[in-house]
This record gives sequence, structure tokens and C-alpha cells, in this order.
Amino acid sequence: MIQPRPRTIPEATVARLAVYLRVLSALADAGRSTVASGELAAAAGVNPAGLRKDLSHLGPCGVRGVGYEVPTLRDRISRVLGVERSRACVLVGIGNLGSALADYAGFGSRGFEFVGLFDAAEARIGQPIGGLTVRPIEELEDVVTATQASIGVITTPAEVAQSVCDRLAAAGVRSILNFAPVTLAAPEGVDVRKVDLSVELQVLAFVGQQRLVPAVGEPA
Amino acid sequence: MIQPRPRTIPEATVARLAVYLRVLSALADAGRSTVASGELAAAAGVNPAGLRKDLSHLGPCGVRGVGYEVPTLRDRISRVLGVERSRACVLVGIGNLGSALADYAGFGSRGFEFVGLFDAAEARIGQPIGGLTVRPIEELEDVVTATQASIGVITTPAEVAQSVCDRLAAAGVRSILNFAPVTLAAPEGVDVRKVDLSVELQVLAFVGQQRLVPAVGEPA
DNA sequence: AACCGCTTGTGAACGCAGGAACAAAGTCGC
DNA sequence: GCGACTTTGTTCCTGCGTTCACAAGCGGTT
Repeated sequence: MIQPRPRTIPEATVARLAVYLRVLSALADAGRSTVASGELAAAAGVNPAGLRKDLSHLGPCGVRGVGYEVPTLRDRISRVLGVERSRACVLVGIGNLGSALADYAGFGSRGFEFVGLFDAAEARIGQPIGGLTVRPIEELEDVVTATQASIGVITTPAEVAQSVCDRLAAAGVRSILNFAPVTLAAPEGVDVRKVDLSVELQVLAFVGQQRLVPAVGEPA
Repeated sequence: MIQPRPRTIPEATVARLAVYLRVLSALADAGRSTVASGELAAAAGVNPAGLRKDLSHLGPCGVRGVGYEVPTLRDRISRVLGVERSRACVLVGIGNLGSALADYAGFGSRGFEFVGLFDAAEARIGQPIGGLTVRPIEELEDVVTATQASIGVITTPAEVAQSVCDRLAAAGVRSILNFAPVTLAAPEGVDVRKVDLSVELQVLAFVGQQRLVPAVGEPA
């Protein structure tokens, strides 16, 4: 009575599955019926063997000698990632970045729906963005409770990010995506994922400069 | 005649160094003179031993029994990451996200300076953002050549991202940060780093839902 | 001057992700 | 109906990143 497929999928694999899903959707729209691991891997920018290993976490879903059936695989990944269920998200901090996210159409098709936009600045409140209206931060707890939102996105200045995080966690949000350049502390059971745009640039620049100076005394 | 310190610093370490730098700057502003690895690690959200190993790539820079001198360590990391030198960047695609990045003050203090904002839409051209004016995409090559920009940021729709990437690479850009939801192909010598916002959300949601179903028959 | 506590830096072990190679399996052609 | 080719799924292995644990070193104290 053992489950043949362990419930845990590595995080790195999950991230790639999301990429495969996007490629598969494009292929399906283009009318392709099947695709081999080599082609799919090339389109996703990964190694074919790694791709097959990623897909093996979903159980056998390809046909040997042929490849993968595009719509079937797409639906399978969608189901595993939980794309078909709609997830309620709230977004706090409607500055430039927050506005960009609220307006980004790509989230809706991935199962995410913003149900509340919040800001502390008077000037922002009432502003319509992406079909919603910016509300005062005071209403945060009420909306989270009423909508059962489980995901919160923080795009506030760094100074207030921790307090927003505390309020989100207290209101019942279980997952937080943080764009503010601070490391947040959250209670047990709430996990925080950080995206730091300036760190990304910094790493990019560093590997670029590192490549220009291969090694002293060993010019490859 | 071996170099005691290999020139290569792991990418994961570089990303964390950028975080330490931010924490150290805040500590320096607050007037702290020294800090121990434990406190610094807690503020950065990492393991103390890992932090010390990261710093060991810079050579010995702490005092045993005391800790790290805050301004000294900050300057050391700044020098390694190349923060003091100004790097010219161009940004293509001035939609919501592009505008947010162009306006973000955090880049300037990390050594990055936008020298050109480009868009294909007539309506955007001429619009002032963050001290610059949006220019037509046709001028991309001229500006990259004139400014010797080595970093390009792509925030265009997915459909045109590859062609923008090609043009950037051909114009001499060595590093590209891609926010468009496609996997880009670039020539040898040009490296591309991808930030996919919807993938981040997807991963966040998945680990959240995975945590709710720990394992069938073994409720931790 | 010697001791003691504190902290760094490093060496070793563990776990994990990534890549290559191989066997199983299904399809197409004859 | 049978053989050969193609492609998947899996296994092994190598390398890297992370964590734990300990020795070395410095400051403060008596």
C-alpha cells in the first residue's frame, strides 16, 4: 500500500514545469499534436534528459518512439500545478511595479486572480487598474477574510514591507511573494519567496565581468 | 605559483553577497561599527556558517572574537561586486514593467545607470521617465554603440523579445536580463538571465498547496 | 603575563541537482 | 508477422552547494 509516486516534486522541477507548460500551450495553439523531448527541451532551454526526468515525476505520460501528446501533456501539467483552480491574490503597494503586476494579463491564464489592490497613499486610492479599484490599506484584513485569499504580493517600499507581511500572515495568507528589497520574517506555516530585481542585475553584471578576466596566467 | 584565491565565485554566493551588502549598508547608516556572523546571517536570512564561507571567498576579512567591521566589509563587497563603477544599461519595452524599472531608484546606488529607454509604440516615444526620454527602437544600435552599454534589459511582449535580443547582442551588449516569458537564444559570449514573474507565483502556489497535503497516511 | 570566552575560517560529510548512457517499448516499413 | 528504428523512462555517476563541527586566533580580564 505504498504510493508509487512520491508526493514531493523538487522546487527546481516545478519551476521548469511552468516553463514547459507555456511552451506546450504555444505548440497546442499552433496545432501541433505531438512533440519529442529533444524539441521541447530546446524550446525551453534545458537538457533533454533533464526534461524527461522532470516529466517522470508526473508518471509515464509519453509514448516511446513517438514523443509526447501536446494537449494531453499540457493538461497533465496544468492539473499538477493547479492552474485550473483559481487562486485569490491580494497585492499591496500600487507603485510602478505594483501597477505593472496588477495589469499583467499573464497571471489570469495561470490560475491567479487578483481580488484586492491596496495602498496607503491617498492619491492612489480609487484608481482603477486591471478591472479593480485601489483600496486603502486599512481594508486589507477584511478583504483577505472575505475572499479567502491565500497569496499576497508585496510591492511596497522596504520600510513598510515587514509590517505588511505581518498583517497578511495574521489575516490568513499562507504564501507571500516579496518584491521589496528586505528579508522578511514570517511565522511558521507561511512561506515567503523573494524576488530582488537589483540582485538579479548585480549577478548578471558580475558573471559578465568575471568572464572578461578568465584567470591570471591561464588565458583559456 | 598557485593563486591562493580562485577567481571564480559561485553564482549563488554572488547573489547572497548582494544581500549582505544591503544589510551592511543599513547597519552602517545606523552607526554600527562591528557585527558578528550570527547577527548578519539572521538579518540576511541565511545560515551563519554559509555566510562565513561566502565571505571567505573574499579572503580573511573578519576579526576572530569580535566579528566583522561594518564599513570595511561593506566596501570590500562593493569592490568585488563592482558597485563603484558605473555600468551603462539600456532598457527595451517601456510598458508598465519597463516604466517601473526605469523609475526604480535602487539601481543607481548599485552602480547601474540607464542610458537609453526604447519602445516601438509611437505613443510612448518622447515620454519622460526617470530623467530620460523614451526613444524609438530604431535608435537602439546607435545608442548602444555610443554609450558602450554592456547590459540590456528586455521588458517587451514575448513576441518581439527574441528579435530585440538579437539586436542587442549584435550591437555589442554582453549581458541581458529578460523579463519576457520566453526562452531566448543568444550567441556565444552573451549571457541571458531570465526573470519570470508568473513562474515565481506558480512555484509559490505549488509549494503552498503541497504543504497542505503532507503525505497520505503520514500526517507529520 | 597567563587564562578564558568568543568568533572566525576551514575541513569533512551529507544531500541534491544535472548530465550521460542504457534498457524497455512502441511504431513504421516490408 | 517480423525486424529495425526512434524515443521514452530509468539508472548511474559526477560535481556543486549546504550544513555541521572543530581548530585557530584575538580581546578582555585577573
